[in-house]
Amino acid sequence: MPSTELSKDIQRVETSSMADVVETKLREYLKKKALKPGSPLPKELELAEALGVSRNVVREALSRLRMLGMIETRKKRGMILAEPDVLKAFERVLDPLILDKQTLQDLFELRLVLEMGLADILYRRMTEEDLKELESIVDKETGKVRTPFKVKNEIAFHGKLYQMTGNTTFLRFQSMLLPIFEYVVDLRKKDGILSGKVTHRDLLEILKTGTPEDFRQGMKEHLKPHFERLNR
Amino acid sequence: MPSTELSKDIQRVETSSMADVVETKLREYLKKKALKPGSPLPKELELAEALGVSRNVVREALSRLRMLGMIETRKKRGMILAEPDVLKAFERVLDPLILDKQTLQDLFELRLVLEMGLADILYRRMTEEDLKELESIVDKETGKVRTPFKVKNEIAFHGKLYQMTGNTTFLRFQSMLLPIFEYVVDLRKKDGILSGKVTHRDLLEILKTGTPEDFRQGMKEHLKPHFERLNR
DNA sequence: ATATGATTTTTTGTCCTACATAATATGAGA
DNA sequence: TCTCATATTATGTAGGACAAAAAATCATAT
Repeated sequence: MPSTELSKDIQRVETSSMADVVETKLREYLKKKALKPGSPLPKELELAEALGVSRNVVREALSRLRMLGMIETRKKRGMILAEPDVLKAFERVLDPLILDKQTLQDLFELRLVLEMGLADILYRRMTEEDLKELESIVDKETGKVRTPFKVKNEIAFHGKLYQMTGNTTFLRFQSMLLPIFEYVVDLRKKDGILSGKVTHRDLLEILKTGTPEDFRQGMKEHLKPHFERLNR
Repeated sequence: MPSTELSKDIQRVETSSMADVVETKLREYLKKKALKPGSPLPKELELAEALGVSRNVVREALSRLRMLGMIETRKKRGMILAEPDVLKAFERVLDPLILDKQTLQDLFELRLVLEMGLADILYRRMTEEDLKELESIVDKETGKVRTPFKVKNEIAFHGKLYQMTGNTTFLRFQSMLLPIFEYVVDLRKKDGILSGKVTHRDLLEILKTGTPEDFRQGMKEHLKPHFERLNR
């Protein structure tokens, strides 16, 4: 049996480092203690002593948690539990240049799915002001030549939709996906595949007078070129 | 003005540590070099020297990237660029006990939106086998008493739907959201708010003979109790 | 000569010590 | 009691040391 096959059959011995172990232990500790944001944490030396490892290892683990926004440190005051932030970690990895093609495609599809699913929450939460703002966005883009396609308009319009859901996690998530959106759309620009027959203005009209059902249909038509590009 | 208000108005001076700086520099380095997964990275000492910091700092930064799955290290062979993984970082933060209520609610809504948006991709990609499997899942749950509500069935059914999209990022993302789903659903169990008039079997029937539009309607009805609980 | 085993080299993992720095606590003086 | 100076304390950074593991090299035996 060639070694390449062997390496698939036999799992590599998982030798997690002390930092890995300490990281999970710290996470468990935070969970178990059920500390509130702002609560002080034991100092590095105490942790190191309690865990039986060097301060170095503790610091590596803490550094990770700090990156995830789980803890904050102030000199002297020691560390405190921070307001958790789900998306902070996401930010660091979401880079079109780093991700492989398949993942990019997956995320693009994720976005399509989100747009298709927005309708109900949108109708439930949108306000008059929202519609006015959306109108001004649409106004800005009309009159302009359709080619070259203005990515900015797309971002403004669709971004506003997310904002109208009143779901901030949502909005941030979407804005983080933007580079990917731009990336994929940019690739398709050459093919002239951009936007379906239903325009932003049409969608706005639907929001004003139509139903969630209408909106979904409209959005599907709007995104049609993208859907048609999906494989299988 | 009380100090609590002041601290909101005046931004804290951002004093990023060396580890922070090195982390971003390393990330930039990886991007600029456009290395392929498996490519070897410079050794720690070289990096430290090149960056003009101690090996300690470099290690803290590397530890972060390792946690995100961006790099792997083998003893002696040095470090190599790993296959990127968008969701690895997410896993670490997604814990109902750590997240605040609003974020939990936001994520729950995210899931509702996803389910509503699944239809088109689902119809495009589902196979005969998928439907059979879905059928067996539905078979298992019928005949059982509806209360106590079986969360397992929910997970099996909806999880299968995600899997049927053929989008692995999707599937993983959903399975990571599960604890949150369970958490929120568990909270609602007491109120008897669980599932609408459209059952899993109904949804399966729609998948077999209906249109994406039908499926969306059905799913909306199925999720109706949850939608009704949304505020505003 | 090839295969096996021993030795060396190299790089990461871990520990330790030391000191700078900043924020707080303490104390002195008016 | 208030203000200023000083001491204390915890984190941030540096640098040295060594263990361990993996690879490379060399030595030996059949």
